[in-house]
Amino acid sequence: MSVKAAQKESSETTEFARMPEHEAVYRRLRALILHGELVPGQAVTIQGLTADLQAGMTPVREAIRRLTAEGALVFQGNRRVTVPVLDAENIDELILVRKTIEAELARRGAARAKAGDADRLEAIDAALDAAIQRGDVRGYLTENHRFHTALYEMAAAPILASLAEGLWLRFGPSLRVVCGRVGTQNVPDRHKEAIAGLRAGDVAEVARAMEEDVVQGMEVIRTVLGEAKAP
Amino acid sequence: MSVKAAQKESSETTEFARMPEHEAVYRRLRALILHGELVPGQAVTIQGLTADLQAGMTPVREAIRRLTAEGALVFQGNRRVTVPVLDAENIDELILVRKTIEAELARRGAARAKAGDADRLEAIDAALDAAIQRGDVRGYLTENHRFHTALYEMAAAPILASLAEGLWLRFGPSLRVVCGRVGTQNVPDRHKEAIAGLRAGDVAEVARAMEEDVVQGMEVIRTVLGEAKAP
DNA sequence: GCACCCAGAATATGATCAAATTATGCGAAG
DNA sequence: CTTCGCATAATTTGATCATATTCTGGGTGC
Repeated sequence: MSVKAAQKESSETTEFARMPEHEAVYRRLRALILHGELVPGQAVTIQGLTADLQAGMTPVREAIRRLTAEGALVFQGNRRVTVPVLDAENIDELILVRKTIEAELARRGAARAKAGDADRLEAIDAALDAAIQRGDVRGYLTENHRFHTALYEMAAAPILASLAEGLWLRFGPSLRVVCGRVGTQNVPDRHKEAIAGLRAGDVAEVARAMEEDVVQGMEVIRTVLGEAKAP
Repeated sequence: MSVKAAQKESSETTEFARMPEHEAVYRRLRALILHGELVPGQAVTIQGLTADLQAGMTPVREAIRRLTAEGALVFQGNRRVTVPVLDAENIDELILVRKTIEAELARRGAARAKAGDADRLEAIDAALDAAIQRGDVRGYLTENHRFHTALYEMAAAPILASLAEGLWLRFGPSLRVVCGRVGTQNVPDRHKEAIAGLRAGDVAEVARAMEEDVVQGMEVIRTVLGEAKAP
């Protein structure tokens, strides 16, 4: 598919029109990582991406630099860049940080909630459940992320939200591996409780539910990855 | 070979020997921002940096991308990049996030403290006090940052520490402006209390002291910048 | 097993094109 | 006659690419 074709087909994704090449490459690569299209440990080469994404070398370089700065990719010392492989300590850290940040975002989001926000979250959650029933891993990851992102937007706290987004990038590839291994059925969430809390105007309940949601999800990652390494 | 060479070269200029150009440019630009050498709102041009830092265009470009990804610089919509200007909401967010993260790092750092760590912190704090007495703003900023960084290293939590470092970059320029306005005398800290808590093995006290330290410092920024805008 | 060499990939440069901001000049209104 | 507004030109800056250079890793011969 040519570049022009890609720009024309961008009716869905808003404002693909006049975006610098490096921005487009960044977003595409970011999406690949976030949705686990890249395997942890996989090498990310500049020339490989110029071929795969039909982009020039300079834009690809810049996209890689941005993503390494965000922790979505790691510099391997010797000019090599790879998708990060999480160890037990990394996961423990991620649990701690995500728990804190996500709870705070939930608190703010619930406090500032507008009419219709609960419905919007419920719609996303319904799509999520549908993906789970289908066993659609890709759909599960996408909708789950959309659910949390919707809460971030409600919180109207851009710095906090950007930190949370950055954390998603760090475990996105590993999450995909875990979901592929245990299936979508065995990853419970607390979204229903959060929505109920939101409707009841119970800010603390929303925060509690999202904190548990995060911890539970991350624990699954730790358990599965830990088991994979042991035997 | 790399280990010996690194040890040899790292006597003074911390491994400037075999570092990619873009890495060197990144660190220099990062230091400029962190120490407030750049004024909030100032435009950061790629060609201006190639001239100032005597570097090529590509390395400068990559350094700018990395720093924008970290929030140290901001995209101004039309392809312009500037040093961020903090508004009241940004500062409130930063207070909240820093308070949380810094407290957690202090807790971990205190829990894992080795013999000599307290002395090391005390030495940095002494240098900090000396800078305050001299009215040396640059020295104050450097030593204050070193104090916190030393605590981060003790915590042995790289992800958490990288988030904290990223936050420093966001308010570095504004902090410099504030210090230049109110002087170094009027920015109290809780370092002595943290050191005392560390010696006593009181983890909670260290966390409390650092949390107050952060909040107090950020409140000064908010107050001064708020006053500057009002009249 | 060790040293050397080569292929391939990353780094870095400068040129070229496009976009945006600033400077400029013309005309009309006061 | 001066001044303001607007359109256009000029300059500055960013984006991209093609290319030269340097470095890493692996294979080969001894």
